[in-house]
Formats: sequence, C-alpha cells, structure tokens
Amino acid sequence: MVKSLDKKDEDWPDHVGWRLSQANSAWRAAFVEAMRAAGHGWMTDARASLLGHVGRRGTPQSVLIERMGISKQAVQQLIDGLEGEGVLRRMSDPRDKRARIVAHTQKGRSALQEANRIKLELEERYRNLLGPEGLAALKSALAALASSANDDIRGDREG
Amino acid sequence: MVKSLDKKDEDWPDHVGWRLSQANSAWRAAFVEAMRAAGHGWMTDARASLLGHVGRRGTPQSVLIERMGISKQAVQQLIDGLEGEGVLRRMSDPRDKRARIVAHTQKGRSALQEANRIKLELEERYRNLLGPEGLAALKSALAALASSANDDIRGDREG
DNA sequence: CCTTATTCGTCAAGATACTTGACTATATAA
DNA sequence: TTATATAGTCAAGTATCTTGACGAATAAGG
Repeated sequence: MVKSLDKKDEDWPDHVGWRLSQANSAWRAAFVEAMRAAGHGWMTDARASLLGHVGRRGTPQSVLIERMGISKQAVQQLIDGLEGEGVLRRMSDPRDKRARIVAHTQKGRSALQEANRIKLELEERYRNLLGPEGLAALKSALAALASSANDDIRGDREG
Repeated sequence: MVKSLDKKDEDWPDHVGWRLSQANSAWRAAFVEAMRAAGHGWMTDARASLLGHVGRRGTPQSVLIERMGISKQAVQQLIDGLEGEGVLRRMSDPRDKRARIVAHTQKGRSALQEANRIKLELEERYRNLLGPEGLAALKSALAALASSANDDIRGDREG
C-alpha cells in the first residue's frame, strides 16, 4: 500500500501549515531530484536557495546574506561548499577591499540553465494540475501570506 | 531598514517553489514563535511536525515513523528529545513487547492545547487575509500539488 | 517445539545546515 | 586621528537527518 491515510485515524494534521509544508517539500524534492538526474549531483535544498539569489553578473556576498535571512556564517559555508564543487567562485570587489563578489563559474552557468529549465517544467506541471488561473491564484495567495508574516512577526533580525 | 526588496534587482526568484518556501517558513516561524511566547520554549519545527502526529491516546512509534516519512532513527531522536523535555513519554505495548506507545505527558497535553489554539488563530488570520473561499482554494491547491508529487516521485520507503 | 525471517526499537557514527562568539581588515564618521 | 561600523573568516557547538549494525520479540514454516 502507498500509505494508510484512508483509515479513520483519531487525528491527522489538516491545517494550512501542514499542507504548506507538504507542498513545499514536494516541490523541493522534485527540483533536487531533477537536478541530480541531470547530472548535478551536488545539488541540495539549501544550495538551491542560495544559488537562486546569485545573479548572472555576480552578487556581493553581503547581499546574499541580506536576502537569505540566515547568518552570514551559514551563507559563507554554503558558498564554501559550492566553491569547492566548482559551481561558484569568489572575486574581490575593486571598490571595497573587504567585499567579495560571488559569481557562477562555467559549471555554475550550465547548472543555472538547467535549473531554470527544471523550474519552468515544474511550473508547467503545476499549471496543468491547477489550471492557469489556479496557479496564478495560488501564487498570489502565497505571496500575500509571506508578506503579511513579514509585517506581523516583527522582531526580524537586524532590527 | 527592513529589507531592500524594492530595488530593481537583476533577478529575484519568483517561481512557485520559492513562494511555497517563503509562505511555508512564514507559517512555521509564526507557529514556533507563538508557542515560545506561550512558554513552550522547547518547540521547534521538527518537534512540531512530530507532535502533530501523536494522538491524544498515544500512538505507536512505528506509526509515527510511517506517517512522518523520515527514518526511524530520526523519529526516535525527536522522541528522545521531547521525552527529555518532559513533553512525551514512552509506554510499552502490552500486546507486543517490542513496541512502544508514545503519549503526551501532562505538560504535553497542555502544549497540545496551546498548539491547537495557535493553529486555529493562524488559520483564522489567513482566512482574513484571503477570504474563506481563498483559503479553501489555497488548501485544495496545496493538497493537489502534494498528492501529485506522491504519485510522481514514487519509490516511497516501505516499498 | 524449532528454525528462520520479519518487525520494533536502540546504539553509534557521520553528514548537512544552521547557530553564536571571537577576530581581522577595511571603510566611514567624528 | 580615533572611534565605530561593516565585510568576511575561523572555530566550535546544536539540531536534524542519514546509514549501518545490532538485540529482542513476533510470525511463519516445518
């Protein structure tokens, strides 16, 4: 059997949070699996979310830190790993000798292309499942929730 | 400053996966923060997802493993931690001397109540943001995505 | 009853993704 | 110049997960 969900269990989670979590891990798993199948065996969730913020012409490490919302050390470690894999490289910023610009290597650029392709495919698959309006509605609902949380939770880091 | 998202950046993630991830972490952060504010300082994401599967009258460890979709050792470690916090306790199953029933302690029951209250509050907040139909549509869309992934990714454990 | 396999749980060790604290080098402000 | 803030690194520790190996109880087959 696939799972024994059909049994009349005493309780099974059913709130938005749980569904959000399920859908999120489904997407992540699908993405990482597809990347790995495409030969990018070094891909993981955390690395994907970092890579998603590195622009084509490189991005300052400080900007990555700001965008990702995790500690600078965590970001650094992620970059270290990706640098070790030959996906990213660090360049120095001519205008600020402290700063480092993180950019894709050749390998990184091809991974980026692959990643974009896969994201489009997944988006397409979701569009087929939900219909174009359904997908659009989903995305706008998700955006609304995320931004409301930002407003509401206050006490962000750097506050 | 709160964040500098408004700048016209070269690229900023915008696919479903990213929004899913944002909304998901918003929910998780809100839940955990509310629990901690309510005095349950031991709460974490992973613990919350385990506790969501422990029924009021106790649940066999093997069932938790099956439901959570992670390794039995991971589940065990989570239970160990919660047992150490005095939230859960393990009882032996009279009908199977190998098995262990995981149940809430007194402290666990009060946390459970609090958690349910918070989940309802969050759901309510989301309902206000999206409207009743919007929330319902969101939930059903999420469910569709999660179950389609299950079909597609196959190779579940327990095969 | 007596093997043999299966299932339930534990112990141990290791990987990944984070955290905080301490510190260097550079830049900026007073 | 001196103080302070910012960019990044190094080191150590925590949380969550993994695989492998194992003991103990149950189930299946003779």
